[in-house]
Amino acid sequence: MSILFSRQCEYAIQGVLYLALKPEGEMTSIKELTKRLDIPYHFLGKILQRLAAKGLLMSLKGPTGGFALTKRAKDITLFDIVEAVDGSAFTKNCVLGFPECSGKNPCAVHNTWGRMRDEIYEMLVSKNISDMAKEMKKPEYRVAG
Amino acid sequence: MSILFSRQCEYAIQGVLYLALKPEGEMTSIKELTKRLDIPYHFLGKILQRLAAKGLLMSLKGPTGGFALTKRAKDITLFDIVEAVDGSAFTKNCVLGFPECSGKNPCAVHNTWGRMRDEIYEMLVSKNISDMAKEMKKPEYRVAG
DNA sequence: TCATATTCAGATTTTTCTATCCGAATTTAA
DNA sequence: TTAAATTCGGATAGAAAAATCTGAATATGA
Ligand code: SF4
Ligand code: SF4
Repeated sequence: MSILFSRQCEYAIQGVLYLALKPEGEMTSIKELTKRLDIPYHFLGKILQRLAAKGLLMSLKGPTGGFALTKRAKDITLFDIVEAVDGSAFTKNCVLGFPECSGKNPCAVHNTWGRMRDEIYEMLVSKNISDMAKEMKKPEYRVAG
Repeated sequence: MSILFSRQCEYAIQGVLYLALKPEGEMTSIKELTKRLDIPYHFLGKILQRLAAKGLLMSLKGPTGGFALTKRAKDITLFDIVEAVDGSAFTKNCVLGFPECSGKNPCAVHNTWGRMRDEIYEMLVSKNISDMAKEMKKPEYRVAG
């Protein structure tokens, strides 16, 4: 069970973080990404294609081709990625899964969870990819070297 | 996409909350539960059976049979249910899905998420089923009357 | 005793998510 | 011009989760 984000979304985050380490404009191939991050090749391909279709990434075919960010890493937040892949339903849905509860007469977890959800959202929009990526240069993140 | 808890776990919570409204020792059938809560009949059956096997519920066959809590609602926390159904992996796994990160050199979200995860855990163990169930008597929770 | 209402156990189906496969289109560089 | 390396698009396969089906076991009460 993956928490908070789908597997696909986790891969997307990991991939974009890796791209953010590259000099602006440089293309990175799926091959390189999957080798470094230990993500299934074709699956990551699909994921990045979708991110490209949504405008978050650009892509180029052919040798020397690959993917790159369309904006500066400073201007991309975690939330941008999460929203593009998993959507933002978590900001609205009841955490207990009740389908028709408005929260007008809030139950015992409503406000508590509401605060946490806001904090999570705040975390996602306040963390930019550039800052996070810098932390990733450490060797322990290089899974499967 | 359900947040935090699997669908099955959400159903379990909803079911147990409903049981907590009943007088101690009274049996409630799957039929009644699913009618009130709008949960698939056979699916909830399976879920409650598993909770019974784990000792959280007791069950009785035959007419007048059904399910009931084994402990007083005051003594059951949300975490008891969540752990029985989804496990407690969320207290340990990396929120970004990195498989081999120890957090020795924490990335930008590690500590922030760590705090939130602790808060979530704290919420789950501090909320008892009795208190929560009282809130559920309100009509808006009665989905599909 | 017998019809009925329930849980129980296991198999099966359906749906959703994850992952793979294949061939076409594009780009590069020799 | 041609071979090679890549992304692209769509189909497909596999795995996991959600939901259903079936028949057996058990308990109730008439
Ligand atoms: S009040 Fe409780 S049940 Fe209703 S939406 Fe909020 S958390 Fe969910
Ligand atoms: S430091 Fe970052 S990548 Fe590592 S476990 Fe913590 S949140 Fe995950």
